[in-house]
Amino acid sequence: MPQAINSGLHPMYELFFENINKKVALTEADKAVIKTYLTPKKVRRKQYLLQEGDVCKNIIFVEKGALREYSLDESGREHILQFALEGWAISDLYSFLTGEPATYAIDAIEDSELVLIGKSAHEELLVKCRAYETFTRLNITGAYLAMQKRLTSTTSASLEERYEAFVALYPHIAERVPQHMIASYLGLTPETLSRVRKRISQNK
Amino acid sequence: MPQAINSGLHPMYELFFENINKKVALTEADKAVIKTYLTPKKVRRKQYLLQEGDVCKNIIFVEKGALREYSLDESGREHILQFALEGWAISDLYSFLTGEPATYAIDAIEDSELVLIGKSAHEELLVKCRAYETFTRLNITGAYLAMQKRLTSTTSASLEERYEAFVALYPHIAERVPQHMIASYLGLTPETLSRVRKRISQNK
DNA sequence: CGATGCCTTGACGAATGTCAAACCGAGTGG
DNA sequence: CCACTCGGTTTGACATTCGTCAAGGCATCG
Repeated sequence: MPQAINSGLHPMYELFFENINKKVALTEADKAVIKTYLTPKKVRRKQYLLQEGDVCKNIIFVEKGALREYSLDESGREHILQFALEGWAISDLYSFLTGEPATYAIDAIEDSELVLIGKSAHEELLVKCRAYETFTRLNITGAYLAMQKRLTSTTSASLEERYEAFVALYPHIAERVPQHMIASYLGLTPETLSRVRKRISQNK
Repeated sequence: MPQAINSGLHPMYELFFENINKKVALTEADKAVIKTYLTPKKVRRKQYLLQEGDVCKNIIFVEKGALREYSLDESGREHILQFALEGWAISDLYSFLTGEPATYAIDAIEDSELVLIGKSAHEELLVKCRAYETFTRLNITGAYLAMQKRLTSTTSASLEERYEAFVALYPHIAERVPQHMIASYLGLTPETLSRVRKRISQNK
């Protein structure tokens, strides 16, 4: 019953390693070392992985499912900072690195299967395993560039352009996630996004 | 005449190394290796370091002076992505890393003294010198966190809060840079920023 | 002294948010 | 099988905020 073994006692972390391997070459030894630091976790829809005010203890990698990270403003409104589908990592990085209380919350949009990397694990891996450090560097660089693009589009593009760019860039998110969350990600109200979509469909 | 030697034939890159040393411990050997890859450059106010459409060939570190990086939208309006004062690095990172034409321009707000790191230099240093890779990782992580904060404040905070947070975080920029550029950085028109400042001063 | 760049002020219009209601489809229980 | 509920989306009327355009003021520098 290899299936039972894989998903239970000896998780394989397949997507996780596939993801690393896209960016750096891992030896089997590296892989074995890294594996010892990982913790699998399953969560239900709507379950919190991190609440505002708690310290973020993990970097969370999504093997299956969908998560979101968001902040709450003074009026209690949610502002989504990031989605994470299969193959993505998510964390309140500032809280994770500094130990300060988190300013963001993370919860599950769907039932999900995750891989957790704790802080001491992360720190040790950075030192012990150069491939892990390189992977981390490349990962954060990619995240930085993506966010830079997002910031630029916020100030330079029309709502129509921004929404269409989002759908083009993340078609799977647009399919799976309710629209009011996409509105939140784009910094709009659900009503405005609805009207934007209407305008787009009319101009075709 | 040590002064003449320092600034001319044998630049010292003092601020540059001080900056690295804040994040990682550099051996003298590291330092010597890195030095061989650096190029000093002086520019005048308004001079371009990068124009939209050109490939970005360097990471630019500011020893003295002030630079800005900005994009142009369809209407020709400038949107400032980043300032760089003494001790800061700036680049169109996407263009630098991929070799694609730059989508941002960089120019000097004041006469400036710079240190350039070319692409092959950067790549070799990443491999040859682990301290340099670690520095790069920490640097980009800091830039990522700062941008994340900026993005969040864009969607969650009032204009007053955003302007005051900017001044609190970057007092030296607020002092030295014309206000219409700060407006551009914040994503506002100069008129609106002027009114925001007026409202702030009235509520005191 | 006149030009220039930058900041401010005012009047106005357009875009987006707000609030309320209606709609729609999926799942649930009668 | 139908009616109901619930979350999510759409629509409408209205208020607010910010951008636009135009003018004026003020300092700096030739």
